[in-house]
Amino acid sequence: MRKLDPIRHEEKRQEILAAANRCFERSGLKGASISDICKEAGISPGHLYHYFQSKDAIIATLSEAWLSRTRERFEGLSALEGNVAAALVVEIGRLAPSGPNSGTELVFEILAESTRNPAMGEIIQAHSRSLRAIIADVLRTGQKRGDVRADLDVEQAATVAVAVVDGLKALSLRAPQADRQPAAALFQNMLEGLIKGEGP
Amino acid sequence: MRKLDPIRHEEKRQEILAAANRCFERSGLKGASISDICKEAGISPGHLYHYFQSKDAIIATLSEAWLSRTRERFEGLSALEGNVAAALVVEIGRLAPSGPNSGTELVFEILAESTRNPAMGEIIQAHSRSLRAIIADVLRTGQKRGDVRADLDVEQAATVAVAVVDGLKALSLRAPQADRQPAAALFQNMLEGLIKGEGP
Amino acid sequence: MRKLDPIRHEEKRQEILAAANRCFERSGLKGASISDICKEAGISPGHLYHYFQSKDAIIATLSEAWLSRTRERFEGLSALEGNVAAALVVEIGRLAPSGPNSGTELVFEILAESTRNPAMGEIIQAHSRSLRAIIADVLRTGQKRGDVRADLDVEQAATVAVAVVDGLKALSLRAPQADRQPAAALFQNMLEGLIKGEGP
Amino acid sequence: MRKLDPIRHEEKRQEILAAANRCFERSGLKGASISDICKEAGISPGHLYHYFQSKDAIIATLSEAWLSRTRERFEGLSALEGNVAAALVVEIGRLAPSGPNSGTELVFEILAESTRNPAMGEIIQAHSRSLRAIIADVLRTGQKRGDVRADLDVEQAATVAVAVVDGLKALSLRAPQADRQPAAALFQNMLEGLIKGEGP
DNA sequence: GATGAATGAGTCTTCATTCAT
DNA sequence: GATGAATGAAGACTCATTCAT
Repeated sequence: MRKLDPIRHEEKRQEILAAANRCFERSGLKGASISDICKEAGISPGHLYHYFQSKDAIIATLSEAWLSRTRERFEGLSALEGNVAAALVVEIGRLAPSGPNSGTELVFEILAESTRNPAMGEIIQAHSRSLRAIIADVLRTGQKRGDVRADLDVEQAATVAVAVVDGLKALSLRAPQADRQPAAALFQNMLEGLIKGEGP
Repeated sequence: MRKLDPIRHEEKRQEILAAANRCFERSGLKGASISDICKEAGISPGHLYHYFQSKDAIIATLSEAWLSRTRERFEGLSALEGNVAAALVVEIGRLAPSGPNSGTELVFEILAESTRNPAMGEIIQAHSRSLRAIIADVLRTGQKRGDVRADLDVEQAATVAVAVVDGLKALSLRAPQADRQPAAALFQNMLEGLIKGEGP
Repeated sequence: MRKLDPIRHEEKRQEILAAANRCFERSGLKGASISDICKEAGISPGHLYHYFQSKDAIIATLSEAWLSRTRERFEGLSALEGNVAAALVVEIGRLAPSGPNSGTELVFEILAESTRNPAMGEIIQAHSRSLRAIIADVLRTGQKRGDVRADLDVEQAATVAVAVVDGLKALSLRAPQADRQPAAALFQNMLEGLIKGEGP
Repeated sequence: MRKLDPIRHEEKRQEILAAANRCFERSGLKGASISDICKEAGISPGHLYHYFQSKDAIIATLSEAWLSRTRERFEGLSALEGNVAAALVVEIGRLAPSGPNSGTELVFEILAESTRNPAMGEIIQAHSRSLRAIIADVLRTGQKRGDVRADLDVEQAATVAVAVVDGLKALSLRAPQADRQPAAALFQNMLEGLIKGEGP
């Protein structure tokens, strides 16, 4: 007499994650309590622990989601037909508008937490590696097609791109109501210069 | 028969701030408790509240200090005699080595907190404005001396520079044990391209 | 078309009791949770309550088992052919080696619990009475055969024997890694003196 | 401007210990909660942790007190002038009347806990050693005065005495309302036989 | 028979803060 | 200035138990 659990279970899990996400965005990683999350999800504290082992486990699960959002933006770029490098630059430029919504702060919180919590450090570093690998891949594709200068150290360039992404995210918190498009345009120019290479 | 209070008072205040700073670096903004700080400072909790109204007040005070560290790096630049723009680029490149010590994480924590705490928001934005102003000033000085291309929008370029600073700080957390110098060198190249101008 | 339920039911009950026993030995009466027991037994919490009304009911059932172990050691003695009193003394001496395994601690826990839980008190006292009765019976058999001195108050002697049994169990917890055999030998001498009588 | 803390502090500490003691006797080691203890002591939970690091610390402190009660009964015996061995036997016989008051159950609870909690194990074993040492000392004094037979292994005899003490304590829980004096008298006879030696 | 979702009061402990001295 | 006693709400998490399926 089996139950159709797996589906229901996963649904509930996702509901709880969504509720937790809202709480974390509202109050921060340490600011949001298990009790808050339970209220938001409409469940009892005991029940939450049926789905997650600990608050940290919830944070870890959500962290991957938060970090994935950025990664997904770049995944698939190297499969494009046209000028891959240009697409990359455009994509990075598009990061600027994202205001203090989509949990940018939370990424910075886990970045800070990664200093003290080894588990978080793992997550962050794994994400950093994969993000860097994706961008390096895009750049290599560009090199094959001649859109990226041949002598570019793609690994270091990818590292720079990741840092630019972080810098733009920080910018959205530093100047929440400013028009960040012009600065993003400058960044695009800079990246184009780096990637295409124009001066000796 | 004057009392030396004001001096002593300020000394003690600074001692407490130093102790709090150590605690925050060790455990984070929420992770460090008033009790921890008191132990570190060697005073009683009641006494601490003679010097600071609340934990938030301590954080606010220290935040300015943390942010100032970066500002001070750039403050004297426009008064330099030589190539001001080159000095700026060098200075930004120097940020890379700073590992996950010196409270880099704390800057990201207050960045995140600024989303939720208006007082923090004020502090962050004031600091961002002043940092941008300083860098814009350096660039304007460079324009006068011909080291910076005349048609550069110095305000936007300063914004970009601030974002690069943040990006490099994030990088030091994302890749704590990597050699970040090569990436920093690429950043320097990019900034030079932006500032001196090589485009058509 | 009879159902095999009653048999299966009892089997499952015993399985659960065995699992609970393991848990209690591992973590103590309060330390072991229903959840632990369910995991150990490989069943769901809801299911466990089909077999036992409550955790206390499980403990009560097992308590009888724990206490019975000691009772069973002495049960067949009075039916022996040879010197019954000597066999009793030997049997008591054999208690010493039992280390802090076999749930000796649990007997002391229910002894403590009996102070506060009347149901436990009932169980303990019933067991004490029956154990005393068995030993008194053995002694009476010994008196008939002349192995036990005729003027011995067998009821009081049985009470003493029970206390000696408890004392030896406590000893196995107080000195878990000591060789308790020499002390047990002294006890045997003492009991022989009591039973055979050597006084004036 | 020093405070007269040390005195007040110790007083409060003792008050809390007394309250905790009452709670533990009423509900057992795990059954009594910090909250119960705070209510009984008339303080807030936060305040309790000003005086004790943890519930375990309270239990450890009280454990020593509980165990000491028994030890104190025997301390001083070897300094007596008269027949030391007889005094020891009398003292052991006096243990019987102590009903289920004075926290006998709690001693058994820590005895059980000592199996699982190393800190408790330490306490129990230290106490066992000191109790055994005291009784062995009394017996040695008796040997010098000729009250104890010269060939007695005093260490093993002391071990037996400790077990008898535990056995009598268990008896007070097994038969709370019985007259345990006759059984205690038998024990005294047995011990006299062991100590003075009457056999061949 | 059997599952596991669900509860909510309860666990120990920590927190920022206040107050009498 | 300085102490540390005192608070009590809140922290994360666990518990024995019930119920719909």
